Amino acid sequence: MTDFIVPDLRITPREGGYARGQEGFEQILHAALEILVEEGSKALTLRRIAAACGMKAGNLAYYFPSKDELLRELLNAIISSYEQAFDVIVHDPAADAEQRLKRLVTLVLEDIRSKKTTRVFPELWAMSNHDPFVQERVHELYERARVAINELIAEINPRLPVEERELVALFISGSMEGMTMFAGYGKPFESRMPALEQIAVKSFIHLIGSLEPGEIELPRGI
Amino acid sequence: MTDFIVPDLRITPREGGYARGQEGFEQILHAALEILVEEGSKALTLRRIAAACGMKAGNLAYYFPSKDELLRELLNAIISSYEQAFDVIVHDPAADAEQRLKRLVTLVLEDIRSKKTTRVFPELWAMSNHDPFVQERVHELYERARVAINELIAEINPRLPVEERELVALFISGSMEGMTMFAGYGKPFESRMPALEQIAVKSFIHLIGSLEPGEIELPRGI
Amino acid sequence: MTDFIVPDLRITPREGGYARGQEGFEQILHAALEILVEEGSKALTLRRIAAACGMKAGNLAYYFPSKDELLRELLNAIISSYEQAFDVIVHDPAADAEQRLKRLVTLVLEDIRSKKTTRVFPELWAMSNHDPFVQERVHELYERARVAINELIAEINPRLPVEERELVALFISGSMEGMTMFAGYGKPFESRMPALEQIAVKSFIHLIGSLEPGEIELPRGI
Amino acid sequence: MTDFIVPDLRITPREGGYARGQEGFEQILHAALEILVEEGSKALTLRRIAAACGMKAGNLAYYFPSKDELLRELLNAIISSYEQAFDVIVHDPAADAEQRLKRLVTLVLEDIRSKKTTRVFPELWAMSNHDPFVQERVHELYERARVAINELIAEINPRLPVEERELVALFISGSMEGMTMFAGYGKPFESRMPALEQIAVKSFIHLIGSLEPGEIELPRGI
DNA sequence: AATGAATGAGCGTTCATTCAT
DNA sequence: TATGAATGAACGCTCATTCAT
Repeated sequence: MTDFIVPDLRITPREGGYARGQEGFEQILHAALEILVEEGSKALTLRRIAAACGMKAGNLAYYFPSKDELLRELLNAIISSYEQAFDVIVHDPAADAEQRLKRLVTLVLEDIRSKKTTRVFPELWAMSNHDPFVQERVHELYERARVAINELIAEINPRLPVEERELVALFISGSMEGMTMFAGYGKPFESRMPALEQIAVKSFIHLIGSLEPGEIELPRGI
Repeated sequence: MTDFIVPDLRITPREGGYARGQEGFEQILHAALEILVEEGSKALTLRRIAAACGMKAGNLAYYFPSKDELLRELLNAIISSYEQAFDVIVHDPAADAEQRLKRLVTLVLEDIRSKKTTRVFPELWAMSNHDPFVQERVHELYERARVAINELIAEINPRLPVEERELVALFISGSMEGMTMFAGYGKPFESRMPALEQIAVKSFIHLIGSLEPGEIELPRGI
Repeated sequence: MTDFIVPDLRITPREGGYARGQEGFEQILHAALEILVEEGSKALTLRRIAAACGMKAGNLAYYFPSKDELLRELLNAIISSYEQAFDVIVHDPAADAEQRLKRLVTLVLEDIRSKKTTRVFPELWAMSNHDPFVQERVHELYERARVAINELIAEINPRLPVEERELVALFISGSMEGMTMFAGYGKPFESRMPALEQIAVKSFIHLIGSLEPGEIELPRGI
Repeated sequence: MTDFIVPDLRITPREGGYARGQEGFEQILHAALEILVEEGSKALTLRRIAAACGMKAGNLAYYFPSKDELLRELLNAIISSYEQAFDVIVHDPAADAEQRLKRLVTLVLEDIRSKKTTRVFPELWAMSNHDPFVQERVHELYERARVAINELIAEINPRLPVEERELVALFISGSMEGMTMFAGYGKPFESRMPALEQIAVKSFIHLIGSLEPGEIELPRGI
């Protein structure tokens, strides 16, 4: 169960440069993540990041041409870390599809309890409302999550047409994300997450299994 | 169906409404909300708010002792507007409990499609991670929502113990909120919200009806 | 002779505001001019200007939306001051045209000896090479100067066609400006300016009087 | 006529040409000149110069101990290039003195139309107002020019005392320089330069020939 | 009620420079 | 020779805030 650990950041190594440079690069992104998690996006200033690295602000410009670029790299590294974790689950040669779904739900909800996830995702959601880059990148992440869920649904209830499967996957993914604000790290129902996991698993599995093809009225057009 | 309109803001008249004009007070909060919705929290500066009111920044000090206070009043008015709306639903003298639940789910999910809700709630969630005042106020809002759901669950499945009812209400509430990032205003699946509503209703109703008392393992402690 | 004084700056009063505001506005422009004259354009930073006014840099933003705007206002006020001075000369009801030309040359060359003119104009010329706004504004100033010279030429040698008059006016104006770097304030031949004035007057007057219509080959086209 | 080409830069080989490659040294100065000409002194930063050479800024320190030193070398090389060109003219074994003067005026004014001269000299004039080194070096350059003109004047009008000759040479040199801002590269009257050349030649030759010794009142003292 | 004018702190960024590699 | 990495200072600018008018 504890083998599902989303790494803090997944940083693509820079080409060239000394070892010290790669260190500094990663140090900056880790510091930025820490500040984002601990103090929120408003506190995410270059001076603060630099201070957290024991650097001067000017030196950040050496690693990142602009704050915007730093942020992009940070968000990318954050999101990549989740994508990487998802890939691990998907290729998990576990028992049957239902077991794998149970496992996926458990793992996602457990991850939501981590401080990083609880703190970072609401920031991403808020940013994505006004920043197309974030929107796009977040969208990609969830798309990958839905693909995984989708495959499990197809195994559990093969009669379900693809369109309905996708909707159910969307509903399941969203349902889980929605727990963040209530049972995430430091939230009032943090300790209730295990119970919520049981409810979620039971609910999702029944939903998948009970849906008849065509049962959901799909609005045509747009 | 369209009678469920969350008012933009619910502004409680200033206690001891002396001096400070109620009019300017409300104008400022509405301008602030609009900026928050349209441009995000980063753009929510006093200068911008003042400009949107046709005022100069200095004059805001007449109405609010500080930006922080203005923000508190704004968030409070936003959250109050939702609370007010919830009260309306709860006292809806509709048919049976299941019908009322269906209606509640529909109304909540429809509201999530509104630009205001899609834009404001992620901001609230992000802020609540670092601002105890926001956290507390958001918690209150959702508590009220869960109470309403809880009552409906009790009617539908009276055998369910209160603790399990509360968990289910929490799950349902969180599930719905989780749709915001996917099928909210301007989101990729905005147009799929009606289908999601069907899935949600079906899923929630089955969940409520099918749960056996004691089926959920409740961790003792905390 | 000393009645030809180019005012330091010609500042168009701002509309509205307190008296203190107009003061600050003018103070800033005067301080900026002084720095430009005494230390050159490289030293013309907002912090320095503010310091010279006893202000903090942030307050400059209250008067000018950007440094660029401040510079535009400064250059405009500088150039306007010369235009104003020129208008005075032109409408001078002095003796005959030749006398008026002598007087104009004397006055221009005397002005060139002033510290302000010696220091500011090379900056303007340099800036105008890369800043279209400065180029345009400087062009306007000299155009006005040439118009004045042109009128005098027309009186002295009425047979000269307009095109040739304009070229001679251009040559005379340029000749005078060219003294700046050699006999301007603090330059090696500053003390020789009176002698240069005599040479210039003699040379210009003969040139004007001796030119035959058509003597200058005018390249057709462009 | 076109044999009068001012070389871009005249770079004296490094004394004790050890170590520091002459090649990189020249490359840097050429890049700096290009930036000065194309973008102006404000854009003349070490980073930009280095980038134009395909180097990193740090490497410039290998060739020049400081930016100031680089600038000195640059300006020196620029000015030297003009001095070299002047020497060529002076030793031109052309016909009589008047012809040589005509040729000199033509060549100088043609050179003024070049982009390099039009762009660089106003920068030099502006810098010389605040930088004694530049002032001194520019002074030297023009002194050499005046010497050449002076010799021609002495040939054309041998009766003229040396002091008056020098003043006339100064006037002629300054007159020509003054065309830069009006008929230089990209200036409004660029295409009128040939006509200005005719005017200048006619005017200068008459001035030289017509002056009587003692006609100019020379102020005694400094 | 509201503006005008000012402040002090901080923002992201650029600069010349240094020095180990 | 040249880059990588870092610094310290300054840049133009924006911010919330204050207070006299």
